[in-house]
Amino acid sequence: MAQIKLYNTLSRTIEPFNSLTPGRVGMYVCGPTVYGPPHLGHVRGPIVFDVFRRLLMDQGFQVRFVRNITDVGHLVGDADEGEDKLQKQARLEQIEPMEVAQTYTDSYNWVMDAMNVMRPSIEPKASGHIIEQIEMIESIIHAGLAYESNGSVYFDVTAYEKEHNYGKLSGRVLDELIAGAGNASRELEGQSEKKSAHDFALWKRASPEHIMQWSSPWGKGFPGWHIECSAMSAKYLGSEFDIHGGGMDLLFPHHECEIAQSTAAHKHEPARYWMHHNMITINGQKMAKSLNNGIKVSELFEGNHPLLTRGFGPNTLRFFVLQAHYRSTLDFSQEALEASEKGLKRLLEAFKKIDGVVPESESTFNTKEIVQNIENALIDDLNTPIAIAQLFELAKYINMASDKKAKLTLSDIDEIRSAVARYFGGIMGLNAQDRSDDNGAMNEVMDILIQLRSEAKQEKNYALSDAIRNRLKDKGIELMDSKEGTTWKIN
RNA sequence: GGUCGGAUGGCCGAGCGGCUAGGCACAGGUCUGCAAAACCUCUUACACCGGUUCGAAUCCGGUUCCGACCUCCA
Repeated sequence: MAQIKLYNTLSRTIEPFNSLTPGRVGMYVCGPTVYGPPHLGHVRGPIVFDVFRRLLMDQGFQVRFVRNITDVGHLVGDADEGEDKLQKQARLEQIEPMEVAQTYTDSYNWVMDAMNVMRPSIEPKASGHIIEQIEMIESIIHAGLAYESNGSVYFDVTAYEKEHNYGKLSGRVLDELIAGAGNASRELEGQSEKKSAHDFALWKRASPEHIMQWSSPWGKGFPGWHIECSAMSAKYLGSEFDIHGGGMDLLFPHHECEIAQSTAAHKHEPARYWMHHNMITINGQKMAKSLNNGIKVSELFEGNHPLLTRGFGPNTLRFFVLQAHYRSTLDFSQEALEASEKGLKRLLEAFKKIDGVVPESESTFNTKEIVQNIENALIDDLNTPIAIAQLFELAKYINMASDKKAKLTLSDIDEIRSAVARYFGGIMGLNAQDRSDDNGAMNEVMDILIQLRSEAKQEKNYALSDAIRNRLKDKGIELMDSKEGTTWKIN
């Protein structure tokens, strides 16, 4: 077992990773708030943490991987006021909030499956852990670090700050938080209930029309956003566990609040390592629902978006994500996706040729060194781009040997074959026999057929044009004419 | 306004004191009936200005841009 190194946001340095219990790792990752279809931004974290999980497993750890589903507590709009996100969506769609949650949990998991992201060991829902959250709030109150106000409960940041450091994860200083706020809106409604503007809600009193509400010692209400992760991680991983992951945008306030809550309730911090991945950007800006620049995953798969002329498959998307280091921003564009797709194809083509390589008595290359480089890169703070570069090196060896321009011994061939299985397929979770990403070729084929048919139509050869349409329809592909041209879909 | 981070060749992206990744694109070549694929070549790009050093894309100081967070976000 090699020594894994990991950047810990808490220390802002790369540290050797050692688990609390030898051979076992507990990992908690913040999952989605299920009030809308998954977009590209939802995709990076799960892939990154999936690869890290697989790395840990590869290194012999037994991993309990918990990723939550937030189906209550996330509010629309500013600060602690506003409508629950799920409730709002339910109102818009005229269905039950839990129906909204179920719909988007399903679509999220469908995307995860498509991208070959392993399902979590446990996938707890916030709404299923109201009791645990209430209990945790009670212990925070008991510790004197939270107070009730008008049926709501708030975390007392000022009191907490006396013995602890609120801001240790995000590097924030409380005084600056108060002074800062270039946004005046946080001084608006609901603030009067709080002792201090930066106190955050643990429990919110529900107004009568609020559908999602539960009984509590403080009356009818619902939990605040941050408390769910603290309560659920403690329940399934213990009050102290190894790794907590999430996006950098959750660093503050979400993760900072988690540390404060857990420390208040358990007298020690929850996680030893905090792992944060960076954002996917588009034209240099974060992709976010609120910025209205998001691309839905389904739009990416289908190519159904103004920025895309065609679709890209899940294996390509996964490869695209892994070609950048997880702590760097990754800029999205069709051009970048195309580059990834072609690179991936090159790798796949080469790997297919392994079995055809005739072994020689000596090798031109130092295969062992390259393979070792892959592992070294992965255990060094999950440097997937370096690992992929080394895979390309291996692909080159295969191609050259296949062309009789270089030699590989039998043991080197075996070495490459097992490296592909272990690193490319196993840890990075990429599909080596990929058939799903043929959309590009399919699109081109369809373009040709559509073109031929349109020529036939212009020559008034309707027998031929109809034959094309009908025979495609028999195969489940439907052509649709409009004045903008002909589009197609697979039924 | 505060805090933190970033600026790398046409594009995407590693590297973070000397050995100058990788992919894609472009161009030339080998191979080939023609293509395609594959292979080879495409011989140093690191925002700007100073400094430290035998040596800096990498360290320090300054400048200019850009971004994230400070409000829900993956």
